[in-house]
Amino acid sequence: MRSSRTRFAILGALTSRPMSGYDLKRFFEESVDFFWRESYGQIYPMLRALEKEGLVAALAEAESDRGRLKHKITPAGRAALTRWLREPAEPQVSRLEILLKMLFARQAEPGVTAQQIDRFRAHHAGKLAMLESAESRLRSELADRDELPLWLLTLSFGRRQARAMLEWCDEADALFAGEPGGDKRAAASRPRRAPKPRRVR
Amino acid sequence: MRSSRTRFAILGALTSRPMSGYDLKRFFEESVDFFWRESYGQIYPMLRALEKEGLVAALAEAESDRGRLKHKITPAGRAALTRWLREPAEPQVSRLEILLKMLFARQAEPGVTAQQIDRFRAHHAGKLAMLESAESRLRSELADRDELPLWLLTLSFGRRQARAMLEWCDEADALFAGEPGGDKRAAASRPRRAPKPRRVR
DNA sequence: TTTGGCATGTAATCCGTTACATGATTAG
DNA sequence: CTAATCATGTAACGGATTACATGCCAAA
Repeated sequence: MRSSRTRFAILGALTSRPMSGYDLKRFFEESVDFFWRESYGQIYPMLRALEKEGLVAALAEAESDRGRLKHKITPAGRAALTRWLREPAEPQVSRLEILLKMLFARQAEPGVTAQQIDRFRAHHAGKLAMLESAESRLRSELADRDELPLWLLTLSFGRRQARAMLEWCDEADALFAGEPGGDKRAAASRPRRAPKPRRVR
Repeated sequence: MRSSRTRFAILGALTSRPMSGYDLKRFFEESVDFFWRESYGQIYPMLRALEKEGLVAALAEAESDRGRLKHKITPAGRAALTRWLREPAEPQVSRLEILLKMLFARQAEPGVTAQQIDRFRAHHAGKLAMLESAESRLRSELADRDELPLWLLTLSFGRRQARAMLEWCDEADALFAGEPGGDKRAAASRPRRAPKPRRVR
């Protein structure tokens, strides 16, 4: 538990402002959802643990409105975060289900692989649109803040990734174009899923 | 457990040839390591479960050499795999530690974020090189097999992703170039980690 | 003969999500 | 008043990795 990344995600989030567990959940959902998620099951117990270790501290009730129990990061917490930032971020292999399905496509019924690609494309097109709208929102909301470039950098990461995926989709399409039910014309008439709106910031 | 992706990864792998648990581990390591990994702790119990469900069957001892207990996929297993291939691959958000470290970079000591980028670049450069050598190996080894295009498609995915990441690194570098210890000249003399060789296929 | 790779497995643990329980507060 | 949503939490589960235990066989 000492090395859990959730703890540092929380510490990092708290550097921007004191937050309750509920606030933290929303922070993750609304600002880094496309590359980081945390559930209540992680947040609340971790907040407790961090408090016991003295890395965060509860604000006095007067400072917290209503039922909210806001926590702020302590100097010890900042030090711990700084130490973590120094450590190499070891790259984890994310399991890409879509690639397994491509690899085993010969066992699939005709057309279904083309459909998988379609869905994959729709997802990344939606993500791209979301990231682009997030960018303009951020540019105005954080116009003068010096953390703006950092936020933009993460968005750019997502955009580059999404664009690469869309290009791959075109390549993949070409491979399955010959299949019955999977040819270009059918693909064109097949309904594309609407880009699901996911707010960032 | 019914929906575990490990079960379908195994079923899919067994469509190419009968394999033991050990064989499966090597199959994953040597051919899809860059986007899918399985550990013994997953493979052996799952093989048992699949056998009990009749989706795989142990080969007669005569057919298995030495201590190896090879398993083959059954018709029921193929049917289950085909069913799975039809199901939408829901995209999971992979947690990108590197982006958290970018976002919280203001809490980092000067230079350390540039180092993180360096490591990230080295990793993806290595990955790219590995994928490119894997491609030429595959082209000769599977020259006439009709699954060659499928393998190439997965490699292409990885290559596009890696290239996108390398381009992002350049963008990120620009942002941290001003920092003491993080400027271009220091970055140029800082040792780049050698691309770690990871074989594919 | 001893070392190293082949081979099968299990136990412990971690990390994380889901689903639920509970209650306070606020808007219509 | 009542529905929604704000807010804090926990229990159960699931999926996956790590580390270890065990033993066989082949080559040096």
